[in-house]
Amino acid sequence: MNLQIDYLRTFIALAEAKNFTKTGVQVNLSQSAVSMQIKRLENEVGKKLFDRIGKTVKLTAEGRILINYAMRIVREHDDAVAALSKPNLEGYIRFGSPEHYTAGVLPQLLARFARSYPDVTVEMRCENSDVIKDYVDTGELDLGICTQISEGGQVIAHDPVVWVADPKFVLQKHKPLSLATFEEDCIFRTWALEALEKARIEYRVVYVSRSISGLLDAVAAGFAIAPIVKSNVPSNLKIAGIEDGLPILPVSNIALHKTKKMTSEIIDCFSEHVIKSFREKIENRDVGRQA
Amino acid sequence: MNLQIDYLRTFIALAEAKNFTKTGVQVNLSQSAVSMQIKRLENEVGKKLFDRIGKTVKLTAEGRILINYAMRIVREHDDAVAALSKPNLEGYIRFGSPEHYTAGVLPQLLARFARSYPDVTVEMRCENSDVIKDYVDTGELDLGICTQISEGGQVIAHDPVVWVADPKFVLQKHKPLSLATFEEDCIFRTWALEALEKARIEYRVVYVSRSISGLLDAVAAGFAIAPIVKSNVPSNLKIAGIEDGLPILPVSNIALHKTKKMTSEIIDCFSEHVIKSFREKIENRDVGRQA
DNA sequence: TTTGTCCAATGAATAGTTTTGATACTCATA
DNA sequence: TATGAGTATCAAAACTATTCATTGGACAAA
Repeated sequence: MNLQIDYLRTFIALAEAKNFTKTGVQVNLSQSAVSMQIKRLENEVGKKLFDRIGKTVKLTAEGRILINYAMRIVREHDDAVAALSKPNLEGYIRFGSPEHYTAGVLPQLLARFARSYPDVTVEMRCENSDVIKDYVDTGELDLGICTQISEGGQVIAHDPVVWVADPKFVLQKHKPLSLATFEEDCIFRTWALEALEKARIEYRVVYVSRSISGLLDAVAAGFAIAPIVKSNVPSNLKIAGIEDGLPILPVSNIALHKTKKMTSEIIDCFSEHVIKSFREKIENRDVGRQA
Repeated sequence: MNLQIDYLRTFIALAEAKNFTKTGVQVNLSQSAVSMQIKRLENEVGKKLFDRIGKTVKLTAEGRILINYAMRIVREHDDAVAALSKPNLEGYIRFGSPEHYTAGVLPQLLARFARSYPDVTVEMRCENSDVIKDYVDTGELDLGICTQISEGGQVIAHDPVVWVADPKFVLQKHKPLSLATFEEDCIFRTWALEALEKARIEYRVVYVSRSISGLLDAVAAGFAIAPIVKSNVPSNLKIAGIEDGLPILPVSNIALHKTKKMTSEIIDCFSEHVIKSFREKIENRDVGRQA
């Protein structure tokens, strides 16, 4: 059994358009060619991929299986083509980011970059925003992500800081709020404590962690709430807000800083890649979350 | 630019064999067909993929970019074919596992299963081994993973429990060893404490977490060591052993329990899938780790 | 330097595949 | 039941891929 990528593309287009003629226009084929390609795919697979019900068309169970794979295959193919049409670079880049911005995307981000640029070595450091900024300024890092506090750097995303809590969380008026936070030099912690003080909510920091997973762990265990960036809230925890009696926290502007000590195409490429990954991360932020 | 999967397959084969004639035998084509396919690929890409040096052949920089994508595309293709040749199932399965066995593989495991069986809904619970076993026995779960203590269940993997520590860890003779462990009902904790008592090493449990990420967090912060399964040791932490003055811990036999309340093809399929994923996890255990 | 061996590239013929435009058919609706 | 909007099917034409036989280049041994 041997499937062809261009047939899979037609297949995907048809599954979306649900109409052979329109699909033909979209993929630059005649209606009959679309019909033929789908027929050949179905022959190859040995199963119907679409139910033709009247004027419209609907994926069969097998069709639904195939389409997931088809979309991945086409995406990989297009990534490959994109990578091949870029010039090949080789070298070295030193990148840094606070862990709470890259959590959950870093492995994929690095793996995907490595596939496009197999001859570029990426060295990665996780540090707090201010440490990252210093390193970039002194040239110890080529590229760094940090929360934008002062001027400088390119803002690549806005991500609100929110209170993450156990779904059953209720603010208790009579006893201090239990907090889980990052370490003292983290700006989120400062923001959170200031907001609570301004709102005259008593609190106690009961858990300090250097990593997002540690905080989420504490929150999931139900013994604290934590201030984290919205895109890091997992779907099993809730975002607590004014309706729960908690103050609003600032939006963090995520900025990308490039070293001024040198310029290189590698640095530019990698920053493009980071920006793209961030956009995707933020786009997916609300997927799978209750309304 | 449009690449064909069968050409990519030839391309991969040639990159391995480094010889057109042998590649032809392997992929069931004549030598000239191989030559042609590679030529067509190179035309499509617009770049040489191989350097022909004397009798042998070597990937160019572009070739090295393409091969990563090619292997992924071919793998996806073959997965698709495999999925399509299985019967489509629909239904529901309730699966459980202690978090420390599925850590790091669960999202991929579930995503991959969902691609093959989009009409099966998987419900997942993370609990301790003994809770899982109870649930499977009472029929509250269809399938569960647990540490094998007593009889029953199919052993699907062996994974040694080890001490994970900060790379700079040194056992201090004069003060008690700081431990991070799972909660009290976890067998790993019991094993660890017993081993330490037997070795007459004083200890204090300074950190208790329900999740692996919490433990690793504490270990990475340098304030404790933890007993976890070897496949969960990240490459930035070290495994501490006898050479560090610590007792050896038992090997955990990871067993899969199927409910006896009912049988279903879905349960069998899902267990196959779990077994496959586990095998891969254990195989990759030592990749990227210092010798 | 010559010769033989091994291998890849090339060319022409052939076989096979894909697309097309025309046409027949199907279904839903007025 | 007539109509329109759509899909399937057909034969012919255009294109693509494979093969076998052959050429040509690189290397090693004489």
